[in-house]
Amino acid sequence: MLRQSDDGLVAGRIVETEAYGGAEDRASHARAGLTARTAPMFGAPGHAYVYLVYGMHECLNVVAHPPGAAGAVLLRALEPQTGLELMRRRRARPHDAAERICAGPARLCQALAVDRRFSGHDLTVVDELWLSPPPDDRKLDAEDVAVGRRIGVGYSGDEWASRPWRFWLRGNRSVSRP
DNA sequence: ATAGGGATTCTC
DNA sequence: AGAATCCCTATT
Repeated sequence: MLRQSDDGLVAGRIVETEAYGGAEDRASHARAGLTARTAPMFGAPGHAYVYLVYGMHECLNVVAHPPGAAGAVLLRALEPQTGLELMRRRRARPHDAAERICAGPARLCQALAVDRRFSGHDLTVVDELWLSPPPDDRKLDAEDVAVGRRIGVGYSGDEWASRPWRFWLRGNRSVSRP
């Protein structure tokens, strides 16, 4: 994930994600159907869906779903790679260890200066915010990826809250909750 | 028009 | 453990 702004370039490797589905997924913002806020979740894959949560934190998703469906992948953590100083300056807690700067969906958005203006943004185009394989990209084995229940979605009931739709790199220090 | 509540983070 | 804090969504 890369972010270019007037202040400079920052980038990090995605190390933790969560999947959110369409109308059937009681934990997903798409459960209410297409609304102004969630419209990107029903749109073209590869675009961003950014929302405000708890009245103060932004979270970034990559829209991803089969044809005719809705859904997105929440980016929960990055391992910082480029622009550490700039990331730190943007964070509420500049004191954090480097590997913790983007350890959480809202922290990540702070460090990358991503807000709702990016909702609907095409992440496949190299401009202000885009996706690209990291320089040191290597194939992952299944055993490198840990799987578990999604975080913070207890309101959706056991069936949906317990779906194993959270994925993270096993042992990675930048994961929000290892 | 209004009320309930949240895909979190930070501090105590 | 508790607060911060705004806007979305559903209901009246």
